Parts: sequence; structure tokens; C-alpha cells
Amino acid sequence: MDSKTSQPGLFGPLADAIASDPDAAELEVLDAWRSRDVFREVQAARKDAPPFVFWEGPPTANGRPGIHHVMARTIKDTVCRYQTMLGKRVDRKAGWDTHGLPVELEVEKSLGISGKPQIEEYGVAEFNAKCRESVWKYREEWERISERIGFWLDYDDPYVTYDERYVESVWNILARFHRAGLVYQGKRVVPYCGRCGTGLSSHEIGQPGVYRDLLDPSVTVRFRVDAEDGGEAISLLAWTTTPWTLPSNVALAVHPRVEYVLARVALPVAKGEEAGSAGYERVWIAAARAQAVLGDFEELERCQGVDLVGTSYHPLFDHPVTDVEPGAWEPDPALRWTVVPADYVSTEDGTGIVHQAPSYGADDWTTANENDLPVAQAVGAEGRFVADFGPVPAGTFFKDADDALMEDLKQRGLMFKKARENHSYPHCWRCDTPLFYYATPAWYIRTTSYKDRMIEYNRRCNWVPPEVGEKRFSDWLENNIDWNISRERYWGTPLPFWVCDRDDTHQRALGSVEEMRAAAGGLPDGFDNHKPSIDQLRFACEECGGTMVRTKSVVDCWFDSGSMPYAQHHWPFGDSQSRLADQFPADFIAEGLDQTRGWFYSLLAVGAFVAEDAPELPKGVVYQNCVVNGLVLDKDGVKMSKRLGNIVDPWEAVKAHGIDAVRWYMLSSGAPWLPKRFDMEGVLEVRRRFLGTLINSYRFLADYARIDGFRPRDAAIPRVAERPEIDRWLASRSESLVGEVRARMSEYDLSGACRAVEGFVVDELSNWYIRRNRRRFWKGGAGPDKQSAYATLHGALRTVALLIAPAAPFLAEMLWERLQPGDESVHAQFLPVADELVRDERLEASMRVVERVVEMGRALRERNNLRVRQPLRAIHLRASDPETLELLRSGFASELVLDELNIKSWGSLDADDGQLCTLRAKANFKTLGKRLGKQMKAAAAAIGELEPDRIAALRSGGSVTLELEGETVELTAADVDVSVESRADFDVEADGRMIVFLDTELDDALLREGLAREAVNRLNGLRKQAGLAIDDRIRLNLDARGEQLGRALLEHGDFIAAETLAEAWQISKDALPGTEWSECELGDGELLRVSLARA
RNA sequence: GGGCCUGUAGCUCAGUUGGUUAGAGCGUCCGCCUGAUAAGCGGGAGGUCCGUGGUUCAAAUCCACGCAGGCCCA
Repeated sequence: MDSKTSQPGLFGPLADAIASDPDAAELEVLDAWRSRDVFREVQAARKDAPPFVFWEGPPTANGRPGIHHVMARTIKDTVCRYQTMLGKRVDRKAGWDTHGLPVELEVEKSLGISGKPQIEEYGVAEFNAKCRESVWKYREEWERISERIGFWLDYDDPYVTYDERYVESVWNILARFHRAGLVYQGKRVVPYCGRCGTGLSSHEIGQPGVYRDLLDPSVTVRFRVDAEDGGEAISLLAWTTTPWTLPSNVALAVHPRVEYVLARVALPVAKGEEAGSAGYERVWIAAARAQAVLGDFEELERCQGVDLVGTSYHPLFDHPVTDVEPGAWEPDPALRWTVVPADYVSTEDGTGIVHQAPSYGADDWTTANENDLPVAQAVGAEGRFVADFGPVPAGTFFKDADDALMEDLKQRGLMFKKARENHSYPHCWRCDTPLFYYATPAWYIRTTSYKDRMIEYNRRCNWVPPEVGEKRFSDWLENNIDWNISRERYWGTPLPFWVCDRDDTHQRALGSVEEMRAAAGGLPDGFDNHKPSIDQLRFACEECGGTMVRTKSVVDCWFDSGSMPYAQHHWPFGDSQSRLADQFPADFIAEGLDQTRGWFYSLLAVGAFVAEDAPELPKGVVYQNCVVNGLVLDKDGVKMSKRLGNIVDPWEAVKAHGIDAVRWYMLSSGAPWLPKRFDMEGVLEVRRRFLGTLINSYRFLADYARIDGFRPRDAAIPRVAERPEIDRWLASRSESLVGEVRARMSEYDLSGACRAVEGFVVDELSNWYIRRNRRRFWKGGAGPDKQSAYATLHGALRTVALLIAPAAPFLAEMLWERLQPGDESVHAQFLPVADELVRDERLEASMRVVERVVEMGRALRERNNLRVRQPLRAIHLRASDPETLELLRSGFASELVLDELNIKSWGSLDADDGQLCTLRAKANFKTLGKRLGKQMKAAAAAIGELEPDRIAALRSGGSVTLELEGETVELTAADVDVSVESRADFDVEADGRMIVFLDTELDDALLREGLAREAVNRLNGLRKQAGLAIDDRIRLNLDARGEQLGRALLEHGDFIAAETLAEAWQISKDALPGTEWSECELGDGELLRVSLARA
């Protein structure tokens, strides 16, 4: 073991860098972990322990890790470390999501090609080989950042979704779905990316940034109807925001039970011309929309939508458009260009008459299905016009056709109204191309058939926070639609479905390589579980002798990650059964809120089926606890995304403040599920306020413990019960803290746990205990009191090191190896259980009172301009409740108050005697409100008026009867809060329970003592200035100018010497040889001359 | 357009089953302290608890309707 990684030893100094450069200090810990392989060590220590099952949601390896990944990983790691410390075995298998369109796009970019035809040309085998490589582009960076942020994951044996065995497991699951009759082939109108040549799943549509505002056309168009009366022209008015679909129009839809009117309106005229001067026309429109769309009009006729059904109209264009086979129905050509009924038609916008282009809208498709409409398709799968169409040449991108079409309609007088409006329009989540809705063939899993089971599974999951699961996710499940699992792409798990070329109802699903080999009578050379080699597998149809051909598609990569619980163990193959049994279901998963429809759903959709389908698996739940973190936003509140390039580099944050500060900040600043603006200032604050204080607390202990050679296991150390109250108090608070942290963590309230620890360390351990007890550590010699102080502080810091270990693993380790050297890593320790024998509620309560009194005393000093170094003669206190009084009367509490406030004695510490205080009663609304209800107000007023003697009676256990609106109400002590109010004419502090006042009169003796303390203060300042170490001894010559000071030095010289570690001192007019006089102004004309030298 | 979340001091956030003086940290101003402290302490200023109604003896808290922001879905 080299020196760098050797243990620093008991109370070893912390790296100097820890405060100025925590990154460097943490790297030393990392080195030690690495060289001792502490992760394995810890895992090995829990080898035979009961499991706590954690699943890692696989990141895509072909993107850089951002600070938002640190958020999720901090939660995961903290919970896993915590569970390990509870004694559980937590396997932490890493995983990589390696399939899918993002990977393909990355490779397309690097090859300088674009689109499916070019990929085919390049060669699918070569293309996929590139994909396989590309996935690992950032792998090293992910592993580096994971290691650096202390996210312990087993990267030696990760699951990889493209791996042969992983793919085979996914096949097996797909085949199970197929065997269960839950897989079907359909055609559905889906959001489609012409550029990528694929439909997008609802998950993909759910990606951030998909819906963006676009300025779209908003046009109202005249569909001509023959005017049989020979009068003014008649049109049906239809509104659309997608003019490019008009060439594919096959029908118009009206709501059958909505009222429509035939309106007479003036034809448009040039400016200045009189309305109607160009003549009139007649238009059909929903009655509810007429005013808004037409303005002035004359109503000629009125009817129900159903009466319009069947009306024929003239197509907008003469150019031919090819029909396509809808598949699901037999189109009736007679219905082309007629009005059909549809319930989805609304009158909230538009005209109440909706143009139908079945290929390009989900509603249109359904309407077409219900009415047996033909399906015209002017725009093909690439999002381009398939043939010349009047003003639009073949190959025009759909979005680019709008203007030409609108102009054409305008020229021919068919445009009624033209405008542009902002619309939220979907874009491809990766390539940014505007999507269009398009009817495509696809494979589906009938998730709707086990929707209820998914809901039931979900109900048993503990969501943090609850509403994500109980509302957001369960609402989504209620509206579940079948899962489109197919993607017409190349780099993905090939669907293991073979379809007969003669009859597509003849299908086979092959759930393993073995089955494929058997079916095809062997595997092609270089078979690799991916396209294109798997597409070569063909075999005879068992039913009709046709050829079974694999469906072209690959599976939605969300299905890959949803299969992770099984596929990571290559289930059900080999010896995976036992591993799955051990690791299913999950106790805990955690990801960002954006995974609700992503991984959280795919895990559930796959799991709720597989768990029931496989007899060996436990049923009822897929994951037991799911912690959801909010998005990490940039400092302007915008979500970080690769596309926007506003990702905060985690390295930057780590270098600046160390990862412990970042982790603690992530966990403690606000609830993790709320969106969080990542703010470096906040990290700095954590570092200064919490980590800095903790580090300094350790340094304080270690500096003195080293000097004194304190040994935590020394048999001479007094047991806790025998230590002074202040020690027992800190010990008690430590135990209470352990209880609180355990309670919070068991509810996955990570921020609550962090806040509890933080408060303890900063306020209680450091700013109260250490400050109060400093001199017990300074003082010379040894003895039980000093031993007690060391042991108490050591014990408290030891507890803190254990409690912060899950969240701040590096600092915890540094502290641990110095507080408890020789033991293994802090992360292999067991978390303590709160020791009820050490807890002392009364002591804790009495300290709370002390703090309150001290606070009031300080306020009084402040107001009276009495610095704390000036001793005062006495403090007086009146308390209204006996318990407070009793707590203060313990010697411990009363002495503490005196010492903290630098006061010589208690002048009085009493229940109020009525001389100084007025008793005031206030109703206890909580108890009385329930009892009295409406009379509460009157009662409160009456109680407020109670005379002091009746209040006194109440307080001493009696009862009081009130007359309220004719009824008598009996009050006991519990029904009122008694407070005291000063009626003194001198300065007091009061908080309702007690009144504090000080004897502020100073006599000469007190003044001289104050001067002595001022002298100590200045001398210690000089020591520091002279660069002396804290334990350097000195010699002193003192010379006083001023009468009081001269006497003060005589009276308190030994005290001054002791406080300044002076071995020898004298009052002298001569400076020590080789030194100069220093002059100190002590106020009121008192001047001290000091000559100081190292002894 | 629908669902969910959030709205509390200049900033970041706590705030128990509804209970009468709404808190903390940071920042700011004044003062103090400082031989563990890139610290600390005391005091001051700073609040329409997003708004409006309602329920209730009592609302930051519960309900309804709005407004603003975010997320998700159309």
C-alpha cells in the first residue's frame, strides 16, 4: 500500500485542500477507493444479506452526461448506500440503452448521409456496425463521471440492450405476448416523421421540445354545392390549418345534432365599396359559429347537421389523386365528396364543418372507417407530394405546399378567409422536422386488454411524491391505448415475428435463437441477432406452404428498457431463473419526472404481463418504491437539453465545489420532485455553511485530541450516564437525530433527512456544544471531564459521519477513517439505531429553554450597550409556567445561562409574583374550538379579560367558570395559555412565557473584571498577530495606564495569564528583552501596554 | 382545450390532522464577537401567504372560480 492511499490514522489532519479545493481532497478518497476496490469490499461484506432490489434505468451512452443526470444519480446512490448501511445487499448492475433512432441519427450525421434510402444504399449491415460502435462514444465519460460523483455502479458486468443475450430475452418476451394473443398488426394514423421515415410513439411525442409554436395558415374554404334554385352560389364552409391536406379531401363532416344555418352574406368588395355591391352568396355554417365567422349575415334556413348528411359537393381541385387501400374497411366510392356525420366535430372554433383527409388525421381516419370512405393520399410517407398536383410539383415537402395551394384556391374564388395563427405543432424529437399525421401499418401490443391490471399494480407502488402515481400516472393508464411497438428502422431489436407471404394471418413468433435455428433449419453465417442477417431467415408456412418472412420492423426501444428486469439476467435462459427470483420485483427505482410515460410505463406495461404470464414470478407489483425527481433547469429556469445546448457540465460544478457539496445541494434544497434551478451559489452555500462547519468541527476535535493523545477506546472514559449534562445533552440529541434520519429515510424523504443533519451539525454540535465547551478542550492536564468532552464530541461526529455517508460519501469517508481508523469503509458500516437509554427528553427540553433565555439576555445586553465581556451582577426571570421554571432550576440550566451571558448570579428565578408581571390568559383555540364551536369568539374575548387572580387559580390547578350567552362553561388549565406581560418600567425581554431582566448596575469590581477580559481578548489577538501556535506558551510583561486597569491586573493577573497561556507574567515598566511594547486601548481611557515573548 | 404540480420576505425554500405573533438560510442595514470557523451572535428593515368568492367559531392550510409559471397530454 503506497503512502498516498494509506490511512491517515486516528485524528489525522484533513487535507489542507478540503476547504479551498474540495475536489482535490475528494480525489484522494477516490484513489483510495480505487486502489482498495472499496466498492467490491462493501458488496462482498453484504454477500449473504437479504436483497434490496435496485434497478438502474439505462442511460443512452451516445450523449454526454449532464448535471441533470447527477440529480437522479444522487438520489439513486444515496438510497442504495443507505440500504447497504441498513444491512441489505444492494446489487447495482449498470445498464446501457443502446438501440433506437437517436443512435441512427448520430451515425447518419457522422457518415454524412440522411434518410432511409441513403442508409439502404450505404448498406444496413455496415450501418448497424457503425451504430454498435457509436453507442460507446461517450461510455468512458459516463463511467468517469459516475465514478467521480460517487455513484457506485457495477460497470464490469452491465446489461447492454444490443447484446445477443439481451436481445434474445426481449424476443422471448415478445413471443410470450404474441402467444398470449396480445400482438396484432394494424394500421393507425400516427405522428410521422417524413425525414426519419417512421411513426413516433406516444413516448417520443412526449419528449420535451416536441410541441412548439408555429405560425400556421388558418383558412376557411368554400366547398361548392349545386344551387338547384339557380340563385346565388351556395358553399359549405370548412376550416383547416393544414391546406396541404386539401388535395386529399374525400368528405366533409358535420355534427349530426348541431344546428346549421344557410346564411346570406355579401361577397367581398374592394375598400370603399358598399357591402353587397359585388353581390351576395349563400354559405352553410354551424349556427353557433356564424356570427364569429361571417359578421353580418341574413339567416335563410336552419337545420340539424344530420339533415346535411349526404349532400354532395364539388371537389376543390380537378387534379387526380391516387387512393390507397385502408385495409380495415371496403371504401364506397359513391360517398366521395359528400357530407358525413361525426361526433367529434365541435363548434368551439372553425365553422362546424370539418374537411376530411383520412390519411392525415386520427379523427378523420376513424370517421372514414365508420362511413366507409375512400382514402386519398396526395402526400406519401416521406412527407412529400407523390405526384404533380396542379401548382404543386411532385416531391414538394408537405409544409412547403401550403402557399401555392392557398394562392390557387384564392385565384379560383374558393378561399373564403385566410389568416395565420400560432399553433402548438409537433416536431420530430431528434431531427426537428415538423411531423404530420399519417396512416401507417404497425404492430401493436393490446395493452388495453390488461389495463386494469396495470392500474392495480400501480396502486401498490409507493410513489414519491404520491401524486405522480396516484394522479398523473394513473390518469394516463386509465386512458391507455394499445402500444405501437414497431419502428420501421434498422438499429433495434428485430421483431421476432414471421408472416406468411400468402396469408398474413399465418404468423409465428420465435422466442429464442434455438427456435429460429429449428424453424429455419440452421442459421445464416455471421448471424448476429440484428438486421439485416435475421431478415435472411425464411421458412415454409406450416399452414399453407407459403414462405414465412420476418416483418421488417424493429421494436420500440422503450420496449428494450421495459424488458430490462428480465433481459439483464438473460431470462428465461440458462441459470437466470434464480437471479431473477432474487432481483424481482424492484424495491426501488428513481428517475426524472419525464420518465413517467417512458421507462416507468414500459416497465409496468411489460411487467404487468410477464409477471402474470410466468408462473415462477411474484405477482402484484413491478417496482415497489418509485422516487421521481423534478427537472433540473438552468439558472434561467429552462430545461436543460442537448438540443438547446444549455447543459451545465457536471465537471465544472464538481471542480468548483466538490461532489459532496453538489450532492448535498441537490438533496437538501427543496423537495427533489420540484423543478430545480441549478445554482452554483447554492452549492457554495452548502459548502460553506454545512460542510465547512462540519470540517471545522472535526478539525477542532482532532487538533486537541492529537495534542492530548485522546483514545476513543480508552477504558477510563466515563460512561455517557456519568458525564456532565451538556455532554449528555449532545449525546441525547445525536440519538434523536439518528431516529429522525431513519424515520425520514424510510419515507424516502431525503431532503428532510439532510435538513435534520444540517441543523444538528451547524446549530447544536458546532455553534452550541463546541463553542460552549471550548475551554474543556483547552485546559491543561487530563481527567474525566476532559475525557468526557472528547468522547462526547467524538461520538457525535462519529454519528454524523455515519448519517451523512449516503448523501456525502466522500467527506463521510474522510471523517470516518480519522475517527474510527482500522475499520473498513464507512459505507460498509451499519447505521446506528437510536439508543433510547441515552436519549433524555427532559435535558433536551431544558436546553431549549436555556437557548431562549440566552437569546433574551443577549437582546437586553445589546439594547443596553453592554458587551458580553463585561460581567453583570445578576439576572432575574419570571416564568408563567411551572415547567419552564423547573427546567431552569436544574443547576445545569441555570449555570449555563449565567456562563453564556457572563452574569455572576441569579437575582431571582421565580414564578411571577404579580409585582412585575401581569398575567394574561389566551384561549387555547385547539381544545376549546372543538368544544365550543360558535361560542369560541365570545369565549376568547372573555378569557382575554380574566382577572389575574382567576388566572392564577387556573394555573395552580383550579377551574374557572365562564358565563357565555347564558351558558356556563368550565375551563381548566389546559384550556388557556397563560402568558406574562411586563409591567415594569425598566428594560425587560418577554416572550409570553417568561420575562427576563438584568441587573445592569456596574460596580468597580465588575468593571475591573470586564477590563481583565478585555485584556485577555487583546492579548490573544497579539498572540495571533505574532504567529504563535495555539499551544505555544508565552511570557508577559504588562503595564497599565489607568487606575482601574492597574488594580484589575493585580486582581486578575493569574486569570489573564491562564487565558493567554502565559507561564510567567509581571507588571513592569520595562519590556521583555528583545520585544517592543504593544499598546491596547481598552475603553474609558484605560490603556494597556503589553510585551509578549515566546516562553 | 384537458390532467397534474407550483405560487409564502429581495433570492432559495420550510410551514404538522385548519387553531390566532407565518418561519429559516442567503442578501441588506446597525451593532457585537472571534485562537476550530471563507465562520458566529444580537437587533432592524423587509409579507395582500397569487387574486376573488365560499365553508368554518377559526383558513397560508379545505372548497370553487380565476391569474401566472412549469410538466404531461391533446
